[in-house]
Amino acid sequence: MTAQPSEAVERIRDAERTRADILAVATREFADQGYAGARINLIADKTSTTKRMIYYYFGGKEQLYVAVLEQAYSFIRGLEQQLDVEHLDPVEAIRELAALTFDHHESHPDFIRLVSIENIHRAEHIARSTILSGLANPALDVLGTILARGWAAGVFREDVDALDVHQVISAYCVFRTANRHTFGAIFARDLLDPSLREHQRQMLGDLVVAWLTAR
Amino acid sequence: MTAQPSEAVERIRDAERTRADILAVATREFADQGYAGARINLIADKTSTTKRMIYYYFGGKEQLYVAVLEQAYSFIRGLEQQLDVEHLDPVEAIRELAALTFDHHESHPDFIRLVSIENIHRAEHIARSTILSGLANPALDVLGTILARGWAAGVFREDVDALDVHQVISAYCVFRTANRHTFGAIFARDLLDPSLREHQRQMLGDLVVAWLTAR
DNA sequence: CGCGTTGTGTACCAGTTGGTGAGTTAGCCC
DNA sequence: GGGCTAACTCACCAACTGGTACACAACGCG
Repeated sequence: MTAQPSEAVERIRDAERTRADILAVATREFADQGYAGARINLIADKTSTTKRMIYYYFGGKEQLYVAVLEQAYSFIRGLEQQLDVEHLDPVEAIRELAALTFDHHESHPDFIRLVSIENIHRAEHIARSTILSGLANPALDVLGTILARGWAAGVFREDVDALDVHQVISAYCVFRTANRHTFGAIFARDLLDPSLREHQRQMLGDLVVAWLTAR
Repeated sequence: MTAQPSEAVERIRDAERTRADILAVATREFADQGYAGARINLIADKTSTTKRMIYYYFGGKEQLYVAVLEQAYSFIRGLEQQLDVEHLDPVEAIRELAALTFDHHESHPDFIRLVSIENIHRAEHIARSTILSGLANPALDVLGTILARGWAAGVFREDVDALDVHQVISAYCVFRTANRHTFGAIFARDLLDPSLREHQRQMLGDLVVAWLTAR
């Protein structure tokens, strides 16, 4: 509909697009079926190109999977860099950080699934990826700063470090998504039910703040 | 060496043992490789019997996997029924319950892995199993009793229910095991490192007690 | 316009996968 | 000791799996 020179059968010879297309489809399939469960043939079929191109661009199933992980992690890290809670007082900042983490996990279930899958494989692909291994989390720096301010003000307990706090917040947020199905099947409560959302969000804030400010 | 009638080549014609053998090997393999990643041929090889017997006793890969899940869940539930913390005052009882859950999860990593795997498959096998779906957790009853006593004594917050508390404790305990590998790869801290164990155990108790008794 | 490079499609393959047909033996019952 | 059935063995397979050989077309460049 635009005045572009090509329009109808233009989807030829676009390496960038082909690669991105494969990666998008592969992300969905790996997140859906797991590494072993995902099928190269099926990924190719859902693509607008062919299986040959997967091998041309990525080399093999495992390398494709690693590329998926790398893209997913870098996307998430990009989001985390937008955190801005440093103008708040420590207690409010922690509550806000927890809430942001909460929202964030809820918005990216595919990422959580990929992380679960990667844990089943004992993180062997992440360990082998030069991009991913040892790359720290921007959220952790923010957390460190908030804690330091809280300690200085004497409002936070001092027997935990930033990573401990991150662990608690992550555990809560990851669990809701990652274990949603077995939890739902056994206890008949859908942890992602929208009507429970506010309660769940509030609960995480209460939990972390009560813990850090106790005594 | 005993006076038993058979001794050397006695391992023939024992349906019970064959079934149990298959189930034990299958549990290890499914927990290790996931559902799609596990291979019937390999399970058979690691067994003292043949692949044909797997189909004879279980019918197929999926039914074998469901049998594995059912056995694992019923074993875990058996453990939970031994909980006895009702003689303690509410705060101490909660701390003890959290500690028991902590120990419990740490001792059964294969179970946690099976649960993670089942979540990847959206709990479709549990939902289909008549034994597993909707079967509640003994730990939850104990928790309900403790909370009720705490509310009566006016020491616990009243804006949460037993399932909320169970969720928080489970999230913490499951995360340590289920996400051990990606967490370790990214933050260089092994959540199951024995030297961190006491700190981690204490932290869970502090977290839950501080939260429930806040205000 | 010729030509090497890059991107793409077709056809194909060897190994593996979950699954089975059909026969065989051990052990119990009468 | 004859017969019946549960437990077991062995050989086999169709479908699928990840992966590849190869021809060729589009593009950039001089």
